Amino acid sequence: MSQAHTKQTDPTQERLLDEAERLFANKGYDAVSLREITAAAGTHLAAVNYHFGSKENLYLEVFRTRYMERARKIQQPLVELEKQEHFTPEEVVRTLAKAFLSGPLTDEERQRHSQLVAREMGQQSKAFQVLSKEAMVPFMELAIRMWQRCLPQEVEPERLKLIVLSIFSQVLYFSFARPVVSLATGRKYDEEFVDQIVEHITQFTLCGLGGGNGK
Amino acid sequence: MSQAHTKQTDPTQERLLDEAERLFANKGYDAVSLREITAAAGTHLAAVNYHFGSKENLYLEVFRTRYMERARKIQQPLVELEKQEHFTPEEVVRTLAKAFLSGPLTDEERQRHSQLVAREMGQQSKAFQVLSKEAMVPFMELAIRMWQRCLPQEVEPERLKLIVLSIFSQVLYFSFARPVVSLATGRKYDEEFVDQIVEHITQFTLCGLGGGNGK
DNA sequence: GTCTATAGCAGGATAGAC
DNA sequence: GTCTATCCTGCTATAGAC
Repeated sequence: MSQAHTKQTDPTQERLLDEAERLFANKGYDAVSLREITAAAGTHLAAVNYHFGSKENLYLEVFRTRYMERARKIQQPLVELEKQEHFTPEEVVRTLAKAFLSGPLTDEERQRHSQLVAREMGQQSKAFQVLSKEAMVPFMELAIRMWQRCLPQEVEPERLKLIVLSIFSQVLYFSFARPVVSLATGRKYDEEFVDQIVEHITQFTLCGLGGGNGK
Repeated sequence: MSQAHTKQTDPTQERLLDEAERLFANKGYDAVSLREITAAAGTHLAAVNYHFGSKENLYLEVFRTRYMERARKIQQPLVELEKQEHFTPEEVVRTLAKAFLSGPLTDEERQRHSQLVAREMGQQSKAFQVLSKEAMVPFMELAIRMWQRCLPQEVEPERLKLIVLSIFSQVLYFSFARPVVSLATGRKYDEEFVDQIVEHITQFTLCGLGGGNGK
């Protein structure tokens, strides 16, 4: 209206980011047109270039704001756990798996998140720089730090890194490749199944952690 | 429609499939233009529509021929192992991991393969139908069959399916997300590192198989 | 400041020359 | 049968009306 110049909270900008993220996640960058995004956001084509400068910049802004915001939410349960004086390896794994698969996000948010990351994971794009350096690597370091604190015996960092990557691969896969998982198991992604998956990943990983001993 | 499913021996058709696969794998379907493909294949724009009818059909043909051919090569070591009278769970896992990560394919073929599958994994496209029904599901069933034959105690199929999916998630991730893995570990994908990854996945999985017993 | 209108170009597909 | 030239649609980005 007359006066609402709160710097980062322009409602058009917000709607654009929301719809852009939804469409980019569902279809991929190249398959989505600015016309589609602006129509969904109830605004006009020029608004994108006015607010973000270009399509590519809008895409990056999705990662810098929406994506990172959710990444922080996902990390939160683990950050909280780290503040405790004592915790077990099992708690670390389950908290991590749960945070990704049934955690603080809504189901739709989780799907968007995994679709976006899966799309960028294979290439060395600018968006990849953002998500890997700002989200994945710090999260990995957090998990490794926590295990080093609570594991009974010393485990070399090399091996811990591979273990964390194996966990990431699983949570990502079970989030992202739902069609394959459903086809293979005949299960829908209801609450019960997701809980089973979290439990599966937890057990699977714990054995991997405790087992393969002196190399 | 003149030479639909007769013979694949036309050299232009072959070059088109090769270049199409390479570019689709590297950039994704929407980011690649027919002009780019035909230029790389040393032919003209109309050749695609002449030989394959449309861009989408060319893409599907990449999966039906090139992709499936490699999928069979990957399965081969496991098929061979199944013919043996005796084999251990460890052999099954290592053979499977090795087939994907250091197996019969060249390094470039492996990258193409994982990029193509990773791109289709999240959506319910026609290409997904091909790769899941013709490649992934039979491969999963093979692995499960083999474990049921060689595991010391009975394991319910439900759990075996989740375990196979966990293995798939890892081999796919370590193939596809090389940038992340390299960034996280500081390692290049040389032969030594790939062998370590295969060993890691093998040990990780074996413990998961033997461990989390009576739920 | 907002949005319409359009520039300028690249895309897939095709008609028709050879 | 092969390939050139062209069609038409849809894209991003922008200029300029209000």
